[in-house]
Amino acid sequence: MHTIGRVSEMFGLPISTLRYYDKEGLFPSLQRRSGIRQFGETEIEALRVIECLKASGLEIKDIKRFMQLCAEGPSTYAQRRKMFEARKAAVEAEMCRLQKTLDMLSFKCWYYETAIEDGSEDRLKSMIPDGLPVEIKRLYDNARS
Amino acid sequence: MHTIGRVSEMFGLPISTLRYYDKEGLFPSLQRRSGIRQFGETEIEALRVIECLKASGLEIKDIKRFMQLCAEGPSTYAQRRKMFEARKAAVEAEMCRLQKTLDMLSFKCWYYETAIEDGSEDRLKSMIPDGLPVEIKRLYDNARS
DNA sequence: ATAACACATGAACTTAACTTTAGGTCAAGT
DNA sequence: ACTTGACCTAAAGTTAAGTTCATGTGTTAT
Repeated sequence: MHTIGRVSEMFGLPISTLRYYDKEGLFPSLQRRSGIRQFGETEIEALRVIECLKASGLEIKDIKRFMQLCAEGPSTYAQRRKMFEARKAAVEAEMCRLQKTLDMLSFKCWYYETAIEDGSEDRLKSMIPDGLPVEIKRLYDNARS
Repeated sequence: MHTIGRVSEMFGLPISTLRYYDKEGLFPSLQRRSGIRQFGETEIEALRVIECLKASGLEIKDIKRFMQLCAEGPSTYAQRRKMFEARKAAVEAEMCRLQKTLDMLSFKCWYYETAIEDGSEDRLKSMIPDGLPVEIKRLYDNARS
């Protein structure tokens, strides 16, 4: 069993955050001894899942829902699995979005490299047909390949 | 030149958001005619960059800073390039983080698939040495390869 | 003329996820 | 005895990025 201070160090999370999570119902089976929280293996594992679900973009109230499912036992396995499948899909979608963002950022890096070499954006701008960065991006991609 | 309503449709952004962006200084050279905003090609391109920088996780106040650099002319090319390089690095880091999250989510999907097949988590839990999902994840990865 | 519409403003409101503050308990060391 | 340190609570404050509201203006269709 760990105290809140130890758990705080273990996870690099402020104590206030752990108390906040508890208040929000993220540790449904957290025990106390004379008012003091006793973080057991259940809560440690819960925190690992919380970190994962948070990183996946899930809100606290939905993480709470998941923790409740866990507390309800084997009858909720299917629901829990579905939840993870949904999170997986969400993260995959986010990664696609970020890849597109990354492409645009790479293009912009190239754009300013070129502008610095040229000393102006004139040549670059003359390459753009009618304010269509999608098109110039294609030019850029072709130039790279 | 476009009205705020047209731009709203073009980008799928609420009018209130466009006004908010303007108020925050994201269109430093936006013109008006008798009080009404005139969105020109400059602002349209600005919005494309805004969407990109927002997707990269940049805050509005820092996007404003970038737009100000743009309005200052060629002397800020180097700063602008540096900003895009930094954004690129941030997005790459975020994608790494998401990849790790995805790995954990995939593991959890497999975990619950297995738990459903088994009808309980008993076998799975007996595979875990001492509450270390990192270890079981390694077992899982080995099983996959 | 009057109604409808798209535009405008400033100020207040919203939401999520914390953080901070103010005050209190309790055990251990000096 | 007293101070220190780790724990506790409830309530208020914070921040970002908008959204909503109340109110007003100006142009166009009936």
